[in-house]
Amino acid sequence: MSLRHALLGLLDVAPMSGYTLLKQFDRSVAYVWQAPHSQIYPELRRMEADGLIVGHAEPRGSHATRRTYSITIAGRDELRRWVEEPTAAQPERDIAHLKATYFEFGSFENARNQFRAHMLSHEQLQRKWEAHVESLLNRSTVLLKLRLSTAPPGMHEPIVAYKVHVYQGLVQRAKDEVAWAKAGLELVDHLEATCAATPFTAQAAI
Amino acid sequence: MSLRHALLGLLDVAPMSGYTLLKQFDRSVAYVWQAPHSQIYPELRRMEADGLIVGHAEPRGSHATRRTYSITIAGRDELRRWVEEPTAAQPERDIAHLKATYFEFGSFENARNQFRAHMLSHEQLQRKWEAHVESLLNRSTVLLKLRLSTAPPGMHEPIVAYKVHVYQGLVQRAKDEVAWAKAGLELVDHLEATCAATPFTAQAAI
DNA sequence: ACAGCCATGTAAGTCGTTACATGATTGC
DNA sequence: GCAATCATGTAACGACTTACATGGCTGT
Repeated sequence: MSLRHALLGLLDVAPMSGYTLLKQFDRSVAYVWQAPHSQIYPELRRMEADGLIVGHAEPRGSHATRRTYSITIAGRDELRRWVEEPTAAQPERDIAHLKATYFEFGSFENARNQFRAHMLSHEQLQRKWEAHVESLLNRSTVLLKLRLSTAPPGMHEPIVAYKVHVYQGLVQRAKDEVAWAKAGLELVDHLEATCAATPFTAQAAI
Repeated sequence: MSLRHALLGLLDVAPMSGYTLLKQFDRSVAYVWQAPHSQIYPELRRMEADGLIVGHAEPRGSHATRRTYSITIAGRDELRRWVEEPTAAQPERDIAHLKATYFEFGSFENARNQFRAHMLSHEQLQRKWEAHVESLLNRSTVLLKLRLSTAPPGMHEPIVAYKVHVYQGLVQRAKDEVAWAKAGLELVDHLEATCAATPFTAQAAI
């Protein structure tokens, strides 16, 4: 249940409405844990039911309401408990690598397209994460400013440093993926040059 | 629906019973796409219903049966279609990095433990993947031998090379994770040395 | 008036996890 | 006889995706 803790982390910075939370989420934690609004709104309701947050509704227009949530003591305890809990290893589940395992079923051109797309999307991720590292180092994001404004000065360095470390790690990871895809492109060139270019069509099937 | 295609890839090598499939799965594709038997058995039934594989039941003992599945032409077509289909980017969802983002909520000792555990588990993954690269290069796995024995010789190099490339990529990734965790440990040492060691306890909560 | 963003939800369906359940065969 | 491994499932629940649905506010 990581979405819950991602949200608790945000609400620990400041009380927020669902929508504001959503927007802040998209420009921070979503970089490591994505979730659509259709998952977030119901989760907030469940968290309120579990006493981790409290929401109070203000009228918005004639029919609609806006709910603003604040974290509770129980919520802070839960966040802390989760941070201190041992983290289970994530099950490996990687479509790009799975598919690459089976590239012999497609053409060389397909393998090239797949590697190229992989390269492009990870170059984009790299840029996004690099920009985030920058804004963390500048302490220029809304959320970080708010967080630092209420945290004891002695905690400022850790608060920033852990996040920077995370996003630098992701930048490195993206670079690797780009390098992997590039090496893949070279591999395809090599294979195409050395192999009889007959596409793989298999034997007897029912 | 990647599980389906992972299974099709195995059944393309040779017809197999559910259990054999399970075992071969665990020592090959599961390295990039994990799934428990409780997911695999029903999926095989669905694939049969969709005409991608055919199963025939043989009696086993007095009550039980063993079902052996073979891939169909439609199954091969579907596998090929999937390989040639553009691959959507995976949503980012990484508990270890999410949690590290919030390490300021725990103690320095906790951060150290988390980084250490991360390091150990990725060192293990690295060794597992390195061993797999070795056995692919030696062409010594059961599945690969079978595959090569029925594939045209001109395809042998691509079949092996794509898989080797995938697992080498994963080895590199694991090395990065280890390096990230090590840098994390150094960061914690640095933070502990430079910061007043007051654990972060936050302000007003309801 | 219309576009664009603010704002909050529901519903159906798929995918994945964890636990439960059962029986067969092989070798010691 | 017992343990290990072979072998195949079901059930309940939780997480996630995709699509549908509705209405408010602000500026042009």
